Amino acid sequence: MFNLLFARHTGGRFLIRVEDTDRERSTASAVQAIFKGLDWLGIAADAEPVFQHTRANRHREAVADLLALGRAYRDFTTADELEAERVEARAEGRVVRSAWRDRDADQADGRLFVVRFKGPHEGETLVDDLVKGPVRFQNKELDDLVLLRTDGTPTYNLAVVVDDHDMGVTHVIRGDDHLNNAARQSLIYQALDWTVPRFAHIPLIHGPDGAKLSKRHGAQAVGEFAGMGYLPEAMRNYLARLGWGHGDSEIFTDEQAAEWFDIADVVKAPARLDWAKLNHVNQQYIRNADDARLTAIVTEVHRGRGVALHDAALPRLAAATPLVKEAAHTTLELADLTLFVLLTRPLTLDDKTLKRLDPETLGRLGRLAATLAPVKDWAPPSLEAAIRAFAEAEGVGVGRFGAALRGVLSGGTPAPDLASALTALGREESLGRIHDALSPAA
RNA sequence: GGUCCCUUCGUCUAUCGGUUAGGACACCAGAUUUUCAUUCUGGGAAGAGGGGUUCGACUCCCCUAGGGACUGCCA
Repeated sequence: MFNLLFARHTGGRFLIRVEDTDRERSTASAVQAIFKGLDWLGIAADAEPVFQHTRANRHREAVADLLALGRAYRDFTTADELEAERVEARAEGRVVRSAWRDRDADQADGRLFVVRFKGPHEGETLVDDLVKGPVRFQNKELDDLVLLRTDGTPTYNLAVVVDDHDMGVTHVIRGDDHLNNAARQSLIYQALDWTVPRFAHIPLIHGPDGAKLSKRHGAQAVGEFAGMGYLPEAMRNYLARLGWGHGDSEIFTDEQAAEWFDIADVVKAPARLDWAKLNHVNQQYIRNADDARLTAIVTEVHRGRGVALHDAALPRLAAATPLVKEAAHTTLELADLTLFVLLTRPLTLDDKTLKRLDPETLGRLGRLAATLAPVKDWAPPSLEAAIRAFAEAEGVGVGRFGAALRGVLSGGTPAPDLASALTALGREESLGRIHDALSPAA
């Protein structure tokens, strides 16, 4: 239904055009979804959709020209006749031919007709593709495609040619499922004596299993990546590496990609989407992302999940995010890793933690709390040192009470290392949670 | 059936006639470690098959196999 064309302007900018010959307006919402997805990706700033049906008059003008040139003809073939011809053509291993191609159109007598392009039967058509290289088609293998339907509306293959010509499109870059159409479209350009644009047919992206990426629209899927916890810049980087490479470069900026990119370097074979690698790339970007931005994203995720966000907890969220972000592959995971700071006292402890809280450990945690309370600089380095010193003073390893302390602080939800967890929670909340465990409310 | 496209580690890719075929993700092993994760070190892993061309082919040509697209009054 849609075809996204990326055409390079002389100014070096891209014009993104959504084609739609469908007369139903319901498609508008789908177009919206596409642009929303592109906007999220950050690549559709000055794009504008063009609806083909609004240009139907211009398309019909072009057909009138072709008719006058003798490069198109009226075809009165009925549906039954067409079907019979299809069966016969397939059996004979040839292309469908219309009986009206060389007949005099005046025999019309009011019957319905379509207008077909009159393609040459001799010679070959060369599509010098920027990605696939020179591809030759024997003209006799190309059937006469319909230009205008019985109701007078233009078809896709006519509309793209006319619109692209009128808009001065120089490069047509699209999925390689259109490679066959390129030959037919080239013929139309030539018949109208228009300049044929450069074509570049890039391979489609397949799913992890090698099959095509589901029926959903690509852009709609792009929107879903946001909800799955991926950063747009990470998506851009990962997507750029699918079907294209620049030496050993894996992580690079938009500027570098723009500088390095050459359509000639695009790989010919379809690539599969690999979630594991996407996660890795996303992790790298999360790691380097601005903390305030990540905190805002994580806050939204929690809110979306219905997690209670108390005013007192928000600063803790901001403190926790930078401390755990290196371990997160997605912002969803980042939310999981920060959940512990949002829990409200007294925490409901998990069974594992409960089991660890024997009298000995309880006593030790009490002494630890007393040790930590006066720590001056409530930050990872000094807290780390304090915990170590405490373990040494107790004559045991951190392992003897570490797991229990974590459980008491997080209630069993994922939490970072002890010093980071304490830092994120803050002095008051940390000590409070420990004391809650020491003297559980009845 | 016909036309066209594609084929390097499991995956994404580098190589553009001469390399021990490189990197990344994943995987395995080890180290670190208070959980998970992170981090560090090491390891296994590829030119679909067969013919050519050439002093020499992953690179060029042909064939076969496999995968895909098109074959609509869909786009």
